[in-house]
Amino acid sequence: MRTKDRIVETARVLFNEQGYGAVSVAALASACGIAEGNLWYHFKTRRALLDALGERFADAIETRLTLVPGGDPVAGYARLLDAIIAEFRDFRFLYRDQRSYGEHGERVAAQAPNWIERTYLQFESHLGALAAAGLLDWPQERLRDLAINSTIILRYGLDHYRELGEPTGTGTGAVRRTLLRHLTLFEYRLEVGTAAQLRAAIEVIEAEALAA
Amino acid sequence: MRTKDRIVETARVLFNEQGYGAVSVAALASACGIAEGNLWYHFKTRRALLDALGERFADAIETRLTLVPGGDPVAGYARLLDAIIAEFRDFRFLYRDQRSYGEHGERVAAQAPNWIERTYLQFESHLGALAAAGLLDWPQERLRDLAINSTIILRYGLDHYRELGEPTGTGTGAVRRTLLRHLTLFEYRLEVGTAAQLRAAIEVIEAEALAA
DNA sequence: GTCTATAGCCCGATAGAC
DNA sequence: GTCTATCGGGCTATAGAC
Repeated sequence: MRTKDRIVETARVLFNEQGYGAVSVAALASACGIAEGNLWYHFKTRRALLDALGERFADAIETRLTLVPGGDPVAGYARLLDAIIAEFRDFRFLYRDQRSYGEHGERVAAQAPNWIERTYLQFESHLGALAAAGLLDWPQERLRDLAINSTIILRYGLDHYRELGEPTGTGTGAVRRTLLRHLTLFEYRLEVGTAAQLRAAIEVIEAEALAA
Repeated sequence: MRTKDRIVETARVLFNEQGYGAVSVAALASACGIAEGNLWYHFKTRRALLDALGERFADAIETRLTLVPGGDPVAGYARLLDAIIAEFRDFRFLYRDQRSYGEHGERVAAQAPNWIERTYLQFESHLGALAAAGLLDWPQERLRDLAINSTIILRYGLDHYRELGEPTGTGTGAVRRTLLRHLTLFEYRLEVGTAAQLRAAIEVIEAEALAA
C-alpha cells in the first residue's frame, strides 16, 4: 500500500500548490516517479483520488472537533487555533477549488454543513470558557455571533490576503495576519495577560508552520 | 457591435451560474444562438473574452468606490451596501473562479489589491460618518478594524452560506443573511433607530435582488 | 504492481466559403 | 459578420504485456 499512500500525499501537496484542475493525472504520476498506468491501477478514476483525499479531510475535521474546553481556557483556545489553521493549510485546495470538481465525495458533501455548525459551537464553547474564567468580557447573548464571525474570518483569511496580493505560502506571515485579524474581533475585551498569551501563541503557530 | 455585447453579457451570466471553467466556447456560442466560428471572430482567444469582462468589472468597482459619505450617513451606508452586494453578485465568477484562469487581466491584476485597500477606507469613512453623527458608538482607533472585518464578511458571505449548504441564488435570502451577519459586528453599538433603518434597507436590497 | 501503448473525447483555435 | 469544417493537443481512461 505504500505507493497508493504516496500518490495521495503527493496529490494533496500538488493540488494545494497548483490547484486541483491544474494537476493532470500524468503530471501527478510524474511527480510520484511512477508511470501513469500504475496510477490508474491504484485509482480507477480521477474522482476516486479526490474522494480518498476527502476521507482524510473528514478525519482531520472530526479530530479537530473533539477539542473541547478543559483545563486552561487560554491554552485550549490556542490549541483550537493551531488545529484549525493546520486544517485550512493541509487541505487548502478542498476549500479553494470547489468549482473544479462537480461535487465533493459523499461523506464530505453530506457532512460539510454539519461541520460548520459544529465549528460555530466549538468556538462558542471555547470563547464561553474564556468568559466564564473572567478573561473575556463579552455578553452571553452575543457569544454566538462572535463565534460565527471568528470562524468566517479564520476560514477566509488566507484567501483574503491572497486577493490583497500578499503571498500566502508558509513563512510569509499570512497565517499570522489571519489569526491577528480574527483577534481584532474581541481582543479589546480580553484581560491584558490573556491577550498577550494569545498573541504569543499566534507567533508560535506561525513559527511552527514555517518549520513544517 | 450588438453581437459582441450579447456575447459578453451571456458569458457573464453563464460564468456566474456554471463557473468559468465549466463553460466552453462552444456552449457559450450555442447559448448566444450563434455559430462557434462567429464567436471566435469577435474574440480571438477565450482569454480576450475574460479580459473584456474584467474591464466591465473594473468600471463597476471604480463607480462604487466613488460613493463617499455625504448627506444622511445612514442612507449613504445603505447605498454602499447595495452597490457592493450588486458587484459581488454581477461578477461572482471573478471572485469565485480565480483558479480557473491563470491570472486576471492586466487592469484587474494590477488594481485588485488597491481596490481592496480603498474599500477598507470607504467603509471606514462611512462608518466614521455614522460615528460622527452620534449614531454609532465606536472608538476612533478601532474603526479601521471594524471596516476591514465588515469588508471581509460581506465579501465572503455568499461563499460561506453556500458552504453551509444553503442556496445562494436570487430570492434565497443569502444576500439578506450576509448583510445581517456583517451587521452583528456593530449593531449593538448603533442608535436604535439607525439599526432599524439599516435592517429595513437590507430588506429592500434583498427584495430588489429578487425583482432583478 | 508496474509498465507501454493507445483509444476516445472535448477543447481552444484556424481556414476559408459565403 | 456569420457560417461550416477541421486540426492539433491534452486529458481521462483502458488494454494488455511483463
